[in-house]
Amino acid sequence: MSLDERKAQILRAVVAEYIDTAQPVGSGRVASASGVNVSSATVRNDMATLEQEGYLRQPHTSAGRVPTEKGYRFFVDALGDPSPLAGRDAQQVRSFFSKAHGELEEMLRDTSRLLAGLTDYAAVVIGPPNEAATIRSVQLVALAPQLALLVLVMSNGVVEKHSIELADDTDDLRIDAAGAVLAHRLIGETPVSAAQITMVESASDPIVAEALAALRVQPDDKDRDRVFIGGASRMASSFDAVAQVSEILQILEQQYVVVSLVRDVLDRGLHVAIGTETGMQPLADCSVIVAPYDIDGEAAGSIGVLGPTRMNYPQALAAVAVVSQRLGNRLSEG
Amino acid sequence: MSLDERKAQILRAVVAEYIDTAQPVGSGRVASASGVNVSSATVRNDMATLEQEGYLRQPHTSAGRVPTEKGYRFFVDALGDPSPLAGRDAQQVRSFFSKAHGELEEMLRDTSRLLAGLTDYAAVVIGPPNEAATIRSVQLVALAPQLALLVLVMSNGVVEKHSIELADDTDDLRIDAAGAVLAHRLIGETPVSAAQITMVESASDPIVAEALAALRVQPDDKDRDRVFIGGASRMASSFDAVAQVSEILQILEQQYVVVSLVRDVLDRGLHVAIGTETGMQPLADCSVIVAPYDIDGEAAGSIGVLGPTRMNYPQALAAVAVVSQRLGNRLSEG
DNA sequence: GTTGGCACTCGGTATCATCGAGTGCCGAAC
DNA sequence: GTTCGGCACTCGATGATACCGAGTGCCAAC
Repeated sequence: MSLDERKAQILRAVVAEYIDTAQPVGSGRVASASGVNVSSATVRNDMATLEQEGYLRQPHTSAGRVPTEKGYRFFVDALGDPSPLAGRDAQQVRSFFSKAHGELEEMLRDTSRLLAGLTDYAAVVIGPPNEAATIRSVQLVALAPQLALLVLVMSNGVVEKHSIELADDTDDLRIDAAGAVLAHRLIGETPVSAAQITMVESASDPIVAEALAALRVQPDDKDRDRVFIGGASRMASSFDAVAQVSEILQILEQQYVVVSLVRDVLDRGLHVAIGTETGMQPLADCSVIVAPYDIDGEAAGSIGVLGPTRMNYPQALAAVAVVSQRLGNRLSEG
Repeated sequence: MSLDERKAQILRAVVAEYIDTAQPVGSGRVASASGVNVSSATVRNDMATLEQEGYLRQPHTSAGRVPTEKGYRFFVDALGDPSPLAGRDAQQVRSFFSKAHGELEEMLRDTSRLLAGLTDYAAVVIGPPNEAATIRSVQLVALAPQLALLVLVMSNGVVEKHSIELADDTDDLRIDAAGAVLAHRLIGETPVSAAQITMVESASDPIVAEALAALRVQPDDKDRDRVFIGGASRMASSFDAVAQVSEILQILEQQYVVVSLVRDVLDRGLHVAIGTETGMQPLADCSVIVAPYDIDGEAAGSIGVLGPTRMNYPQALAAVAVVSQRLGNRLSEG
């Protein structure tokens, strides 16, 4: 059952007010808010209905109302297209992307800071997966008598490193030879196909064998390197229980949790996950806004923010939208 | 003026008790604590003296005493050599370093997690500086029509990346040629000396020129890549004001602050900085324990923990000591 | 359907008394 | 002169009580 227009308006007003003040909002406030031109008694009646239908909740009798998840959901769904960012913020985004330069990782890290600064919530930026990229360069570098480093440069600019342990008596020539073999066979492959390659040389050359083994590490471990979290401190101020802050920080620290969270949210076609919609108990009072970004027309990675359920959705949605779009553009240029 | 033995014992007891309970400790508690065999009245007299001399403080009349910074300082100085870790923790460290493998960055990151897990405070691990290392490998990889990546592998295992923008019409041969020139001139240099190199080729080859320019970025920026912070969430639970937690997190996020903090502390020959000794106002209620670690006998980097002033110093000191030593060993092996 | 009016609820705040851990100090004992 | 028991005192914490007021639900009137 959908809400009649006035009820919808009242609901929106309650959510907006609560987001602003973090205080339960009563019928009086709503009545005096612009847009609703009915008496507080009427508002009360409608609010009672809205509560029965699960959009609002009373912390206790004779207090104002607070939105439920369903209430936030309605509010968010009714927002429509994100409005443009405030002038100052838009300016900040522009100047960031015009100045942005340098290397991929650095850029993603800075982007997470930008987004955190714009929204005042924690921001997550997930880099492009390596799966689609191809290997552009393979280098085997001797570091110490028993240690070499396998350095792969991917076409998307990601550099992958793997330590290779050597037998005691390995000389540089053998290392160079192994490097050449690896380069010859790996360049142009994707990480996935590379992981499946077997080489006849493996049997005779332990260096090659170990290098190939290193390429078969679980992709989970790789995900960690692609996650950049910024502004975790900012969302601390949105909560009042230290224990809760600690729990949320823990989730952010376990980056793979964040990665799977973001993936889940996108899989379900969601851009906003509210409270328990995130699927994580400690995030019951949090919301997540996610957007993918495209590089050269292909979905590449995603960015998102994590804030309290009573986050400023319009502003945060706008910020995520514009940053994801700009980031994609910036990375597409080449 | 130094303290007579009994006063010292009482002071130690107060600090230990306060660290344990986070509650002001009264004369009764101290008197009944093992080690001090005098009545509470005597303890009271001594505590009054200790307060006059600045080791203790009363939150308010008729409450127990709380250590001042000077009190903590005495406690820490009196600790002497760190006692060995508890069995379980020692076991954890051993198994970590026996399993530890893989690539430098990953290892440092994991070490910061280990240390955070051992102490339940935030842990910082700072990687070896590049200054001392020499360049082992130079690779220029074309990524896109107008973009190449300069990849340097340092002798300490660090991989440095710099984006290089290319003119529109650059073909692969010219990139390879520039790469060869760079490799020839840079391999064996330190980053410092490399930054000073000028080449005659720069005039004729814009690629070489830009690559050299990229090597001259401020070292501050490089520091960021070498800092690994683990367990920031853990120290949240040591405080009760969300605002304070937020401030401390902010400091941790600004990694360069942490780097300079650690450097300062080490410069002053300190291993423990208590409260305002850290030199940072928001850390007035925090203490920092730092230790350097050596690779092949040379001071390489440092590790540390950041916790509340009433942190468990004996345990944290022990953890920092053993981890720094083990980490150095592990990285020395080659 | 909307509105003003009204009795009611109940969390928040202030006031006040009580409690008790802890103090400082004094005078006696060793 | 150092230690210790005793004692009056302080003051935060705790709990009871009252009060206020924002907010509610309901009803009768428009």
